[in-house]
Amino acid sequence: MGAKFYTIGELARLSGQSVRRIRYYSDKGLLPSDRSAGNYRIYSETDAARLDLIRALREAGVGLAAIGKLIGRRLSLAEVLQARLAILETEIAARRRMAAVLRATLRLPNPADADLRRFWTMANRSNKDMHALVERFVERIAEGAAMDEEWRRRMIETSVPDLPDDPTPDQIAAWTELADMLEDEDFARDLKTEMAAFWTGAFDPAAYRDAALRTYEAAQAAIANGIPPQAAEAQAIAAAWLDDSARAMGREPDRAFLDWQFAQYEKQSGRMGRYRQLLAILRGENDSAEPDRVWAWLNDALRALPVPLK
DNA sequence: CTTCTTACA
DNA sequence: TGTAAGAA
Repeated sequence: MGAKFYTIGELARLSGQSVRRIRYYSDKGLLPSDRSAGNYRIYSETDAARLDLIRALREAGVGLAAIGKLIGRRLSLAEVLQARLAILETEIAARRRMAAVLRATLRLPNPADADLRRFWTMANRSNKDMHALVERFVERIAEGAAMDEEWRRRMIETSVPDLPDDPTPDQIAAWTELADMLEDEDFARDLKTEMAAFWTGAFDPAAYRDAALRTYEAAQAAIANGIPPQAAEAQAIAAAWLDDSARAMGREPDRAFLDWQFAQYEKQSGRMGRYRQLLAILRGENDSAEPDRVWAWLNDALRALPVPLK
């Protein structure tokens, strides 16, 4: 009794879709098409509901083929939606990246086509490519040095940047600058000399890492407590670092070693410091200057050590 | 007046 | 997908 039936025109009016389209769906088997005596297609209320479902799926971007499979129960709704969602999210990420590229370009004082090209190229360089870039870089600077595998692996791990799916313009710029640094011959050469100085036969990586970690934490705590680098407590931390690092490198904690430390610090706070900063930007760390502050404090404490040393 | 099919843009 | 044309 309550069963209501519609001609194609009626269904078109109440669904707000064209007669043509409904006919097309019927012919494709997406909608049942019972015929009346006069060969008119007739539709039920459940057919109207199905038509609404099809519209919703279509507007979600699901293709007619997938809808067909869903209706033929060869796919579940969850499967269809999951597949569509995966594609959608990929597209969204791609668009976000592109928007970030445009913003990064527009952020420049006077953007040129070369800038856009450059940002675009870099943003499209996959994380895998970047990983390869870092590996080649580490290979190059480790060449000749007796660096152990564990250390090398860790070095690569901590040096590989990761471009987020939804990067800010700053992150695009950081990503681009990092790639440049990795391809910079001078930078590589400097680091290589530095590595060679470290990796002598006497170097004990585990002890060095240990000392560095301990010192970093001690310095960080001291800074938090407002202790100045000249204070006795700071001097103790600095002296301990000098002893421990010298021992880990098979050297004496003398004046020469101290000077070498200063030189090391100058280099570290240069391009290496910039590298760390860029990595921090990519990780979205707001406090990217923290490590720099800690090492600067330690360097000041070292400078305040009584001269001459023993 | 409506729908059907087929063909075309 | 829209539109046209001739038939039912």
